[in-house]
Amino acid sequence: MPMKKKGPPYPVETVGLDVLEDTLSFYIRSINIALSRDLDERLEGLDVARGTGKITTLLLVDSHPGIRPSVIAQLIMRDRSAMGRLVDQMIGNELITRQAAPDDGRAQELYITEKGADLARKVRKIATKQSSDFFADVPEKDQKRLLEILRRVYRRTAGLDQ
Amino acid sequence: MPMKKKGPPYPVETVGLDVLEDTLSFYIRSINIALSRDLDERLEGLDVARGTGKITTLLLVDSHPGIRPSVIAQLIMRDRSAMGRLVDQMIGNELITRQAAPDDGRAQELYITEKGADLARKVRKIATKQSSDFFADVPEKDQKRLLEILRRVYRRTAGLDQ
DNA sequence: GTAGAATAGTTGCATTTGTCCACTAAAAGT
DNA sequence: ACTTTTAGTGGACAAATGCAACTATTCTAC
Repeated sequence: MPMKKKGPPYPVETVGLDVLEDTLSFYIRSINIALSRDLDERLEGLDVARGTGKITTLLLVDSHPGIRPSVIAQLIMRDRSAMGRLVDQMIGNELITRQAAPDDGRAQELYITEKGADLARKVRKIATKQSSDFFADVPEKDQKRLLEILRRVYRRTAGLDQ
Repeated sequence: MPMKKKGPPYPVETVGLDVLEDTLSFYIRSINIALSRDLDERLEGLDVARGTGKITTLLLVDSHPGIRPSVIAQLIMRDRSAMGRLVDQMIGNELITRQAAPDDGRAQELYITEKGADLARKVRKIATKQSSDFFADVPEKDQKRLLEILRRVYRRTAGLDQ
């Protein structure tokens, strides 16, 4: 009579995820974790590590000179206070600068520095590469589809449409 | 001569996302934020608030009596120390219990409590509803497709396949 | 033109959250 | 037996996040 194998009663590969199995949100949340870790590794040492916020801010300021913090805040779905700290930090790193908006005493305008522009160039490469690496084994066609769908969801969620 | 409109130099709706526009990872990360907030609202007061971890753990323990912490840890992509704290917390809330595994002195087995099982029932409803609500305006067919693709990516990332 | 509401940004506070690392105990491999 | 791997614990630490209160400015309405 064969020995009963040891090991956990429910080996990982066979565990069902209950209702989460059919839940988009579960996968999005999980993939997000993996994605963030992967990205952080690739950004090692680039003083833009940790998170969507910094990268998006850097690229937006680079491609939209004079853009306002509150606009970026909405795009990255953070509140103004979090955004303010992000800006402080990036100014501390000499990636961007801040000016008062000439036509609105409440607002600010953000500008890229040389150092920031250099970094932006690097980050563009890294960000696109990581995304395509990560989803490399998803067929081209599916990737396109995925992109379209997610973009739509994002724009609606961020309040960009309608 | 018409007044020049005030307002930000780059209104939110018109800002391009630079290379992130075509990057799956950006959308996943952003949607994840929105998704988490939405879910947290719906879980208000249910001592399972905040995060993927607790919900998944609760449902897994409920549907796999005796499952081990380390198995769950891998599924939710957390390290063992984070998992341990999660378990402590949930035991504190009397949602689950912990026993030594009879056949492996290192391991533990987790079991649901009555209170936990009640909560699991509620959470199942909430989780499925929130996912379908959130993606309500994505056509049925796209949702299916999205689910398949993301599931595959998840399983590969969590090391469940191959 | 003035009062009240809305907007941009700052600051303090509390809370969560995860990460890194070292450590123990037990099991598996050789 | 000796070594390596695995399961779980505990501490310390860094950081991000969100909330709420507050100032200053601009906009709306009357």
